[in-house]
Amino acid sequence: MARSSTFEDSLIFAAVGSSLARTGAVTLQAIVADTGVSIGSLYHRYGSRETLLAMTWLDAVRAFQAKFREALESGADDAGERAALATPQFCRTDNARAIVLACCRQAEFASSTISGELQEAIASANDEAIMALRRFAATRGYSVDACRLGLVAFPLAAVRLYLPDKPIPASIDAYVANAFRAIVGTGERV
Amino acid sequence: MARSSTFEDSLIFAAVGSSLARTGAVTLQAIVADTGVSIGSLYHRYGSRETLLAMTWLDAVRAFQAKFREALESGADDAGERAALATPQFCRTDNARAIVLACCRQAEFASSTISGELQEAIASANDEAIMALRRFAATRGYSVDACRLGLVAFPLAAVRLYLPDKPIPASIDAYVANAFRAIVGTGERV
DNA sequence: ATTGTTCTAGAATTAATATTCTAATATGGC
DNA sequence: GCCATATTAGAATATTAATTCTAGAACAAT
Repeated sequence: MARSSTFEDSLIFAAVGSSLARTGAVTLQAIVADTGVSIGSLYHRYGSRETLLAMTWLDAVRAFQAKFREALESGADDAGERAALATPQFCRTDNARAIVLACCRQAEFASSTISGELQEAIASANDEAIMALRRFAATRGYSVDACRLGLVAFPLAAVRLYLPDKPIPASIDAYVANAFRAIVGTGERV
Repeated sequence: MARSSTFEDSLIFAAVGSSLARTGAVTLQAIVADTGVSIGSLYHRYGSRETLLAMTWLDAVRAFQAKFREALESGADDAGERAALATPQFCRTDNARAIVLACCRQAEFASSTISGELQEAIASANDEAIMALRRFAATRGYSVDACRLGLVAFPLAAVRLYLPDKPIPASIDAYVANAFRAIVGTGERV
């Protein structure tokens, strides 16, 4: 029927992360230079820069939250610790996506001019993670705020010391896990 | 001998923070609109946007580090806890400056095109804080990495949940202090 | 009051980047 | 091989924001 496309979304998403890591900002010119995909093709596929960034964000956030929720909802005794460690582990196994999540504000990537559909997809990804967090906190009798800090904010802060260009040292993991335990108040240490 | 100026640096620095809080970016147009100071005056005083941003950063970082080091070097038993709490306290007492420090990457504010003098001032402010941290860690037998996390990264992550627009709840403080204690209690002793 | 100097003002310019547009180009089914 | 259609290409344009420039205004010393 028609010509098939010559590039994958993932190529573009990776270039977004790489541009972000290098310069702290994303320009379409940089993506064109990085990937060899022409500016016309980018607009054909994504319609706007905003949409491209939002899709990149959604892709990254879904990948991360899958891991995060898997740990959180595993039912294991150490589900909390595992969820806290999902962040450094994600950085190690999926660096490009981690850079997108860690090195920019969501607001830059999910502006209000994108399609309602995309806005909803992002909002619902966030909502689902929040709900999972709440359920976890409720089951264990932890404070939701404490869980937000211990499971999300602190692990993210820890990896941000190294991203975008340095590897995340293994030593971080014990710190993150201990901080989580201290915050939710169980007090035990590894 | 000559005309005196009609505005203070602090007015401009505050507008930078406010523009940052509102839109996540700083444009000179926004500062002009916010303050009523003309674009010509801004260039007369600061020479370039980069220099203005770097001066804003330096102003904020000095104000914060004064508090931080005061706590860290107090010699008190709980000097670490107090240094960790310097971050949420600074947000409460000096919100505009806290927003500058918390809501943007240093790289955006201290680019390489600013004057050597300014570059050095920023570098030396950072160095002094790092040195203070190292001294503290060495005296107490804590790991430097653990201190970086517990005294800087985690407190910052905690307040970032609320900045730029929400007040920092008092409950944060206990979390931050506990996380610090948990982290230095587990790190390898130097 | 005059004068030299610094400061203010904002229009004009430049620079950087996003977006649009038209013309090719490739693909797969017929 | 030809056609219909989706895709690519990148030059041209529009947009946004930074920077420069020239004129005028305020101040302080004399």
